[in-house]
Amino acid sequence: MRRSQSLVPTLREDPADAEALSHKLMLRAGLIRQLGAGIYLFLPLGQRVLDKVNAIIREEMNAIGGQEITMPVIHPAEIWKQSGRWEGIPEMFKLQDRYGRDLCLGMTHEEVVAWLAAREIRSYRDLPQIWYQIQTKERDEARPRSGVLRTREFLMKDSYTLDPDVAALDRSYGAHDRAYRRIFDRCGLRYWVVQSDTGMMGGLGSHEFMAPAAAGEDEIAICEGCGYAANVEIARGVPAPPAFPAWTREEVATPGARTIAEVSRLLAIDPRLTIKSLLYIGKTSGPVLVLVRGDHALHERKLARALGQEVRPAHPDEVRQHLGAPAGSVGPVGARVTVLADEHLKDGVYVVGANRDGFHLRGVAPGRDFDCRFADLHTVTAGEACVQCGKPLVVEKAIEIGNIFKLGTKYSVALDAMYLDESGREQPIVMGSYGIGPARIAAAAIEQLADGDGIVWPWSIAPLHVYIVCVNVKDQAQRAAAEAIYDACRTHGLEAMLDDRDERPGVKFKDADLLGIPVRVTVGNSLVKEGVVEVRSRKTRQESRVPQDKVIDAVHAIRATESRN
RNA sequence: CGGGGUGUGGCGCAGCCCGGUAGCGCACCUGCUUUGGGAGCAGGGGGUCGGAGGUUCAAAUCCUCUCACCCCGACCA
Repeated sequence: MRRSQSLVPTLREDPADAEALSHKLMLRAGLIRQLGAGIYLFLPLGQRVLDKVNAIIREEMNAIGGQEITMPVIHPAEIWKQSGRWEGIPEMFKLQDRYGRDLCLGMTHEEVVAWLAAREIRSYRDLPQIWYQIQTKERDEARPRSGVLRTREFLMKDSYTLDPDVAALDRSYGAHDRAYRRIFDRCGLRYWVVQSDTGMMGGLGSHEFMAPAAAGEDEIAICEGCGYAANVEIARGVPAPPAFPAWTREEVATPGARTIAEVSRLLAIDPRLTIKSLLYIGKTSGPVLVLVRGDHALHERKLARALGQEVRPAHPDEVRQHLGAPAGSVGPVGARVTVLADEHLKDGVYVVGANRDGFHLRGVAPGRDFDCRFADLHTVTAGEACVQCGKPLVVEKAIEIGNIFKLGTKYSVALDAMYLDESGREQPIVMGSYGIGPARIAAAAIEQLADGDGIVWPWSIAPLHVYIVCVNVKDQAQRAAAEAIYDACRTHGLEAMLDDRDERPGVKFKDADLLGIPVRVTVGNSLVKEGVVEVRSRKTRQESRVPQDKVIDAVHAIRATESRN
């Protein structure tokens, strides 16, 4: 590519509406432009990065027997009605054709896969199968954000496995796990494989691939001792217990104290000696009083999982109606609703709301002073002990770059995707589904590797390998040498950008740093005076001066030390 | 969906409180000089001030409605 003729619109300043580092840099480096909320164009260099990522994905998917196909973006409503997902997904874009027939834009493709399988898979001899595509998904996200990290239209590699039984599904799942690790390793990312919530959609198990980054939307808990890693949606930890005083049960006046902080300050006690009582309304069960330790936060998904239904916080008037006291003074003793407590409240004595405005009860022991069910409900915080080995947990923000999911037979049963087993019996196909977000890989790489001057691409997914700066394009000797190096790169399999613009050197150097292409070759004065050019690593910033005919060797040498493949 | 914020030339912003007919930096065009870390001088082009309505002699500025985008939360199959 010649810079003078390429669409690489770099920006000198941070765009006003970008917050995340990767968002700013992708805009500034001219990789993307925004058309609307969560709708992006990929410009030439951004496209090249996606191409690199997708090539790696294809290689590794093909290596485990994946077969690439392309499924439609427009789906007839019928298959979604059959699976039961036509209603109740607010993210689904729905539309009608000119005859008024209902259609939707594909946000995922389990239905289409099951439809295909229902028609083409008949015998156990046809199994297993791995089908995948790299294709556009459409989701009407409630809140698109952070540039390319959560968008309404995005590229996804989605694959689907078809197996005769759960044991075979486990093998397909394992193959994906290994392929994903190779993919993310090759893309130069630091990541964790974490246990994740299978959600309301059910399923037999799932894992997420999480790349730690400040812009990440998810939080993961990690044990550096034993390798335990889980999304905080399900992560368990053992909080350090406080020293319990020898309290006897009594009512204490706490005028005006509503929050845990106020109550513990008033009573001059450790907040860990209090219990936070929260009234929730279950979709089917009605009111439930939920208890967590005063210093803990309830994780609503954990609550929903424990109850097996969706929940919402009660309104203030509902709190008064069910408990006879305002929020801030409520507690489990004498409450006429179901009580669910965090499992770490089993032992000890606490201060709880008295269900009487301005009063709390001191010395209350869960199980003794009130009945309740125990479950893991609190959000893990950094420093809690690992449930497996006892070492302190670390909590990090992370970008979900991939997920693998054991679906089971939900879709095959719904869409009648059956096969005949060895004994001639009809059985539902056992499915799995697996996703990777190529743009998220690019953003995660930027987040993890960028420095103060811009992007630092790993070799494997860099849009180009070499950035050639011709310091003064009006100097014929420089110009000729730069062109010769540019040609040499091409003949030696190196992808190069020749910055042939008539700009000040500083402009070109700043741009080279911003773009993050692994090697910069500078053709300038030292060529004229000493016959050498400079070859510089973007990552290490180390520079060597080499004769013009040794440039390719020097580039390969840097690549050999910095690249994993 | 709840809360907060922002819309002024391609980009980043000032002007708005206190109404008087739009300005700065960068970018862009022309010329000259300059060429190793975002050059200098001179000249020049480009803006329905997000949109609609209203108040007023007069609206970027005040009022009402509306649209778009960003951030926090909820949601995220």
